[in-house]
Amino acid sequence: MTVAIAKYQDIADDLRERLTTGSLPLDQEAPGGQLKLPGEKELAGEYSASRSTIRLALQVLANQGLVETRHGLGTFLLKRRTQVAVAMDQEEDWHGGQHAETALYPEGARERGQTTGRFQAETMLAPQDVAELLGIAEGSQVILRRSLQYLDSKPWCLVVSYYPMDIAGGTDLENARRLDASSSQLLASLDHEVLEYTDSISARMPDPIEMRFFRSGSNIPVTILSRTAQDRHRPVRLTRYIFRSDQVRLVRNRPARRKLDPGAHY
Amino acid sequence: MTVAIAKYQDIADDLRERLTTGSLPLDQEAPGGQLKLPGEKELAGEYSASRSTIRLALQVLANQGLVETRHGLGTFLLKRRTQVAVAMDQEEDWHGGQHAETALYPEGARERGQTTGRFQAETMLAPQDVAELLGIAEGSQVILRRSLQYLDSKPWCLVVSYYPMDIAGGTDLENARRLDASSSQLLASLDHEVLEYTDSISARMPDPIEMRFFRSGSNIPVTILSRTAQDRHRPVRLTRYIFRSDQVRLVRNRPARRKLDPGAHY
DNA sequence: CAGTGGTCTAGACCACTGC
DNA sequence: CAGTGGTCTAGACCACTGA
Repeated sequence: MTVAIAKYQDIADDLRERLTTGSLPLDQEAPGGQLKLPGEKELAGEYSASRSTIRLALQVLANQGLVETRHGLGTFLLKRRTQVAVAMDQEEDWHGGQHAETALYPEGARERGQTTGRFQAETMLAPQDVAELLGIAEGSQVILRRSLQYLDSKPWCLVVSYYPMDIAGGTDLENARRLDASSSQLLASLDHEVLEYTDSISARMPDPIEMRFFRSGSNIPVTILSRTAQDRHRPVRLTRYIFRSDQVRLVRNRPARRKLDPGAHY
Repeated sequence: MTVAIAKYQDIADDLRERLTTGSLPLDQEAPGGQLKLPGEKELAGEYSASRSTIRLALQVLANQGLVETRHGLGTFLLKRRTQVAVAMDQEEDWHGGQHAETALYPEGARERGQTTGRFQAETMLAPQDVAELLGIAEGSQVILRRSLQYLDSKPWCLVVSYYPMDIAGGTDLENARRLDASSSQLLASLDHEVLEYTDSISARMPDPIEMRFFRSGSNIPVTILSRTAQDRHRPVRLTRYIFRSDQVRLVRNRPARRKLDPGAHY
């Protein structure tokens, strides 16, 4: 073992080494032939440590996304996931009328996209961040529409849209079912044609709802694309696309601004 | 206490409640008047639990970014940080010649930006993701330049640039010091004028180096903007901007693509 | 059912911090 | 130095899983 400070750290380092070099006896269990580590009791014996210490070591590896423990089954080596590229510049509504909720899918996957029937629509008071992006007062009423989107029957994206009440109140946007037209078409018919978008990208740890939807551990962040749509006067819609950070990267092209002038100051 | 399953969860819920409503006796200690929770021993008595159980509860709150424990001092309530907007569309080089490393700063803060003297330049073999974005073979030699950027003397951004060896080998890019000109100017002088960028945004948990630089806990992700610069033929540079996700959000504007045609299929 | 991880305890000692 | 959190132990019992 190495020169770290705490015993559980030493054990974690040793296990990581043995896992990545493959020199740890791993059982093949479970479907998908996932690799199972020795039990905690067994490791405790092997390292002359208490089970608590072993658990601390395994917790370190789990926080690094290297292993995963499942109650009643054991601890399993995780395989690296590869991220999928999602273009930020695709039109937010597509298949106008057929698929009417905003969506972002990886290239070539649009046709496989399956939005479940679970739509929600409710009225709420705008929290601080939503109010700021919509340019309204904190605590104003907004209509919230939520949809859970799956791709190949696996959780893909959580979409949450906010509309100022004075724009969306009394319209189809208040109903918890699919829209007949795209939301941008609907806004246009309300004399709020969308002319410009502002995108804001951030990331954070998932909340319990997101963890349940994505079936992800607490060690995987979510990436959030917040898209504010504006008509000629003001923001009319805020849509948040929430992805698993280990599954998605957001991509976009653009030309370089201009020929570089060696002496220029910007 | 509530209806959760585990005692430590109940305690965590209760503490969260009391912390957010302010009904927990908090000491004001430390500079900055940070609020200190009762000690673990004290909480153990109060909840009739062992200290281990209290520690589990506090771990839950720490993972949620609500509190922070400091060895030898105590557990402290964290105040919410607000994110700063960083425009994605600013030119990557600025103050041509004066500040020659690529940088992204929040609006109005460019002049406060202070890149420390710590530059690194080294040669390495391209890992899989870098090779892919640069369009070269995995394991090819690349030159890596790294800089640590501070804003108001606080850690702001880690910048890592990769150059294919056949382009940058033997040039100033190989030296671990500031460039005389901007890297894009230098590339242009090598007949690799940058004509287009591709941005790719992702997030993940920080590695130990990043945690140390940002002085962040293991519960705060990093947001990574990977920018590939291309000349007329091929990628010539990959720059990664690494930020604390709780400090930064990446922002950009764009016009809506076109007037919406109600019957259109895209 | 047997085997696994999840929770919990009581107590010990170490390492860090500020005075 | 006293007080705090950090590590570690030995053992107990619970809860989940698959056969």
